[in-house]
Amino acid sequence: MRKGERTRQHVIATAAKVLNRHGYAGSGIAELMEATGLAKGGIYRHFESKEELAVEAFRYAFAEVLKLRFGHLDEVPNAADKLRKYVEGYASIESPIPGGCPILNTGIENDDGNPALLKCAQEGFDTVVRRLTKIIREGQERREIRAEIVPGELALFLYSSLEGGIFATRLQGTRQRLKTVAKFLCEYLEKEVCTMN
Amino acid sequence: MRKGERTRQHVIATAAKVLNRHGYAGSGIAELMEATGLAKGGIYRHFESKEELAVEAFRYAFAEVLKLRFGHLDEVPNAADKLRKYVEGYASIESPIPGGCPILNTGIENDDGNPALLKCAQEGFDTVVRRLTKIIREGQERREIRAEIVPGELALFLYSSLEGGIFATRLQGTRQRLKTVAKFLCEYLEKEVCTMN
DNA sequence: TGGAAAAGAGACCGATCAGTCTCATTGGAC
DNA sequence: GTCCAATGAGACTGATCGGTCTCTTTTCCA
Repeated sequence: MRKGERTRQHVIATAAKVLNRHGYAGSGIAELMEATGLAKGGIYRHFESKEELAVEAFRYAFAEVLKLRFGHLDEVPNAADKLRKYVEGYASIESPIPGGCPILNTGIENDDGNPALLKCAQEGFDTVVRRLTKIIREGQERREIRAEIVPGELALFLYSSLEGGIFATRLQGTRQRLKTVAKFLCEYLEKEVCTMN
Repeated sequence: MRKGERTRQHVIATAAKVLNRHGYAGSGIAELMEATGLAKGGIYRHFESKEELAVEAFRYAFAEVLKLRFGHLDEVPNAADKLRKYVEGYASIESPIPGGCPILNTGIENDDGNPALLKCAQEGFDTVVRRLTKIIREGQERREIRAEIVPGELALFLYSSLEGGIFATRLQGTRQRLKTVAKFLCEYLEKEVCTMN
């Protein structure tokens, strides 16, 4: 790999952390320079603009989070267990990108602002919901999840609630609130979703 | 009321709308000048800094939201109905402050930034949870809500999920997602929370 | 190892940032 | 209506913003 490409990846990974904590408007190029150890020219050689860098950084952060939250689910055979494990993952496994969920952060900051970043957040949200929807639908086909449930709706409910829990827990500073939300969701899944009772 | 005080209130109310849509870092003094129709000197006569104005604007927005979300619940006698009505309010009644929930917006933007605004968001969140907790506890005392429920936990779950729903619906641009989340929460309340079945 | 291409440093740019200060206008009690 | 305090307009400040450009240093293939 060329040196330039290595640098580019380094900048993206570093910027992802900075931007996820301080936001797009809240992070200046100066801060990115210090975090990456590069001078201005070193950064702008690889990116046309701050916006382009932010988009790349979001994509990186999103891919990391997706890997973390869905990567370990393939080995779980039962769909209801998959959902439970997914939910519990939020309560027990910390994200490698500090500062809360990149989708939430980017979406909130840009829902009336930068269209490119808003689109990133929208697509990220939809991707997560779509993945969960697929798990639920497949679970219904295998009779592991109740037939009367609308997959897309349950997926939306679970993910929205988790995002809210992430926010609540970030405001508090401990992970307790997210654990509580996850507990409620897991109980809900057991009682109302899976067919095992 | 003195003219100055009238102007001050006008600036606060206007800034609340601007700041809730574009954020603290994203809103410049110039934008606040245009929105209020005042020049720089006219604004800074009434506020020491942008931060002080932002704090006042948040307090105003928070009070408005609190009035909207809790104001109509006093007349509802049953606690479970109160909760249901509270949840349904999010799905059906639009906030007078556009741009999503001020607590969510302010909390997300400042959870690694401005401490004064972070504190505002934290206190706002806690206030809402406390109000819901009180409703639930009183409901338990009147045997309207199941005894095994921990009031503070259910309150946190409901409010977190609604915040997540607000976010989801803002990303989409329609209110559909928030309605779906509210539907799930109402069904949950009926099946698992109230004692009427 | 020579040399061209790639990479990066940092001075520099105009625009915009939050905030200050002076001075003209307005409000409102008498 | 007078007069002074309250109010607000807007020029001005230094700092910082995102972004450009030039020139030096480094990389890496032949």
